[in-house]
Amino acid sequence: MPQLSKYELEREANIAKNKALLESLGLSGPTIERKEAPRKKTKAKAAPTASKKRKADSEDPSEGTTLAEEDGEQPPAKTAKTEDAPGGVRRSSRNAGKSIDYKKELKTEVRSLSYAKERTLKEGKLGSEAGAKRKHNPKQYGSIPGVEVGTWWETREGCSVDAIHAPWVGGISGGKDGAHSVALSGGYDDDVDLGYAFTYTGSGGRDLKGTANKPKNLRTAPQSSDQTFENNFNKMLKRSAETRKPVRVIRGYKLKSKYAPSEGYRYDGLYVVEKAWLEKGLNPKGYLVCKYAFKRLPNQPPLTVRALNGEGSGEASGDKEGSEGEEEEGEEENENEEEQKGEDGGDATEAEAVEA
DNA sequence: GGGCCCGCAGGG
DNA sequence: CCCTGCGGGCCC
Repeated sequence: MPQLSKYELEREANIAKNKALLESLGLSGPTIERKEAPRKKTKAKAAPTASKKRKADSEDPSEGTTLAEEDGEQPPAKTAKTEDAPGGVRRSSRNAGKSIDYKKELKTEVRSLSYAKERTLKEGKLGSEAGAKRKHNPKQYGSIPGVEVGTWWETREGCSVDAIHAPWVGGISGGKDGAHSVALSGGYDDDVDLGYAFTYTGSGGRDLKGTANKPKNLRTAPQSSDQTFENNFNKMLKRSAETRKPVRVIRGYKLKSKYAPSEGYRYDGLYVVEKAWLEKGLNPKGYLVCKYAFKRLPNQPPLTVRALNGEGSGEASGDKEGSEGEEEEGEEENENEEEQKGEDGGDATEAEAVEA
């Protein structure tokens, strides 16, 4: 049997502990879910790489239409932004002096974008695109008017535009009475995601020095000290546990969970922080991290379950069964969708029946 | 795939 | 103005 590295062993242990804690809190009920539309065979592995908008100088007026035709899918009304996005020039300087095959680039972009949009339209609403203007204040508790649970964006910037989660990078956003929103994006390997409940790790304790002679040029770095609840973000989440204000949650493609979208980011509705505690984190030195247990509020549209064809994340190689981890797709045909007890117009749930 | 650099929105 | 932070692009 392939040995588990020390890191893996610790990870398994941490996950087991966190899971047990969720259970002890009574957060182990059944999750109402629906399946993510299966990916089209082959085609674009296209993670969120679709966001490259380097059409700085070579404007191609045909893009908009190409997009619509590509897969015979009608783009949603609200997506026709892009055109003159004020930020469209971003990075243009970086591209200057470089030879780029725009034709090829454009084609790639159109492909992945259209695929993402097509899929999204069958699963949930498509959010605003990057570069658009924000219409609502992200600094408020609860849902954002007009943004349904299940809404999907290519990038974090999109989530920010729709006021679901303001920071482009940070995972936690909030105020005095607790967090407004959090992003689950796999930043910490020992977090547990059961869909209706999950554990989350706070921030801080990472020197952003990162590399070489460019100190602080990285946006994330390995844990290098204990996290504490003195950290403002961590404090906010702890406060959430007291006020029990609802927290908006988005799941990102990097999250290792069956509830993570295969691409981009998805708004999964409101959760409440049930508990906040400190524990030894998953890092070489065993630095402490702030942990939180979240529970999903009832009467919301069902969560979407990832339908990954192949591309199992390595490990799953036999043995070590008893350990949890992320359940790597067990079911095949179980479709327990349409069970939402929420009444507010049973929309957001006519997925399935796609087939490539 | 990993390394590095980048800009940006939030909060102090 | 300073700093941070579960991104993202681009290079190798």
